Amino acid sequence: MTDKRGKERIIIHIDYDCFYASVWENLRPELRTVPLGIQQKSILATCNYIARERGVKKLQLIKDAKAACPDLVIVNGEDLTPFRDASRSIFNFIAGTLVGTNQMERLGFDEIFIDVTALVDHNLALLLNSAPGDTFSFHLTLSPPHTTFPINLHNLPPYTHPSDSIPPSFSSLSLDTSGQAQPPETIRLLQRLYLATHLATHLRTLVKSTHNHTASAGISTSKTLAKLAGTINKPDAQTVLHPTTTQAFLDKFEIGKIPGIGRKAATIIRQLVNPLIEPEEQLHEEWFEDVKQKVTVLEVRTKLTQVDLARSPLGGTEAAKVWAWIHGLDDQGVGAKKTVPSQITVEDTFRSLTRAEAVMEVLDRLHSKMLSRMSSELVEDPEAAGGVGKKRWIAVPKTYRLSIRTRKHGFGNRVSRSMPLPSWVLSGVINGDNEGTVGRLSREMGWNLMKRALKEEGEERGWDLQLVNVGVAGIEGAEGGRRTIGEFFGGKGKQTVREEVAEVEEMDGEWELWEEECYVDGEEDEDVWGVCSVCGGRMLRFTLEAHARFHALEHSEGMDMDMA
DNA sequence: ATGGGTCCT
DNA sequence: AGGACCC
Repeated sequence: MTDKRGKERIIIHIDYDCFYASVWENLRPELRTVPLGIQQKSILATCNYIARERGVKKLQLIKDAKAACPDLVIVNGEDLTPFRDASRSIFNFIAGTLVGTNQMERLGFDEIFIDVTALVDHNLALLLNSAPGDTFSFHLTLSPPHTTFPINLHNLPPYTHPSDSIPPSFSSLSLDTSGQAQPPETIRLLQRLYLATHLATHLRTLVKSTHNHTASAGISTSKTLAKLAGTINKPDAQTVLHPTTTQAFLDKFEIGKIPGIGRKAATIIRQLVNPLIEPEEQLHEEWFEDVKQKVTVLEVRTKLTQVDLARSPLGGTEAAKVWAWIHGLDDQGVGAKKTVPSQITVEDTFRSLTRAEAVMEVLDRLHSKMLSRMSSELVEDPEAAGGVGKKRWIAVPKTYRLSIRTRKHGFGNRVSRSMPLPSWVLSGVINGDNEGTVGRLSREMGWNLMKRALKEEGEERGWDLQLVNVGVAGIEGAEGGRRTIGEFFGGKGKQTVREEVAEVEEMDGEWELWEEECYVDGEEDEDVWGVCSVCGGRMLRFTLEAHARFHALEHSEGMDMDMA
């Protein structure tokens, strides 16, 4: 690949320190000074740093953690609501701070990637065009109203990797640490990283002051490098990678630590590098054990060829990606800001679940949570926000899915079945009829899909569930926030009014067919009723299309700028 | 292990 | 529908 140093992206990766523990410490400040662990079933999902100093580890069994630290304070973290809320709040805050920066992607609840290339380039132009000085007002926004923060041009926030490889003074970036002049592309890249480093510090400071969470950050030229850089100094610290020493940095990592190279791929690669490793030894490694035969990126690079990787069970496509990543080449873009999830799932695990009655209770509980989350995450309620107007869908899921794991079927293996999401679920959410909808979901959807899955897996008799997961998926559109009515109907490349309505009917048609085969209890005939996918209104089906036109018009009056 | 998520095949 | 990956 050609040298394109002048065009490198600048990526910041932010990772909140022991996030679940930190959320609980904010909820209960008295927990801040004690060793704290967050329990999910029989394990500690995470723990605070006080607990870590006392020998408690992440993902440790509860009994082992208690043995290591008898006065460990344990709170239950099985309900993720507070973590999800805090995560979203911080993400939205950062998004609101960096107006105009749209490549901002969450990973899990506690990590964010931000592509700050445009923002940094904008600021570098401002800086280079301004009179030399000791400080510079960094512009956080790319469009008005502008907010800024001051940076000290003689001070670079810690840390750099390698240590002190980047001079603290902006004006000294043209020389390396031994006084050697740098190529212009390198100088410019260092200047951009310099600004991004100040920005990362500012963002971490803001997150601390507004949300009281400390965070670690990495600053580099790709997602992989930024994320790995952030692991060097933790907690409450950050690291910028010197751009010409990234290969040496990567070379020291164990191959399985590279993001994107998981357990399976790492096992394959380790065996290619060291065929003496007994396959059994690795396949039998437990989740809590460290890798026994560590293989570094350097070894993979120097002992194997890309062809070796491609001929392995990894396959050519994966091999090419891995080969690029370990050579510091990572094209993975930072995804566009997403404020609406693409799926909502709820699950619970069990030692043993065999009775139909117990299963129905579980389904009811899971469905109830599912509907609450659909309501809070997919429905906009102007009245709840202190305004006026009807509730409307921000984005609508297309499918319902049930996923289970049985004792017989074993460990990682989930089995799932799905079907189109019936419109009565949507109307139930809009109308706030959670009780009725929950019961119907469990009886008509969950239970039937579960029977189907068990039957098809040959477990009709004597089944024993270890996990039940339900959810809605196929939630499309709505990137970057509100989905307008114009996009719902007849938007660019989207569906027309007619097609959207037709889809609702076809969906119901499929459901009715399915119902005839599988449905057991009697229930009222519903097919003359339909639900508007915009406002959730329930109405006679033949009026739906006219009603949809009403929404389209309603929209064009208010938003005619967009409608052309 | 847990209770979530993502995207690709 | 499953599988790989991420936290």
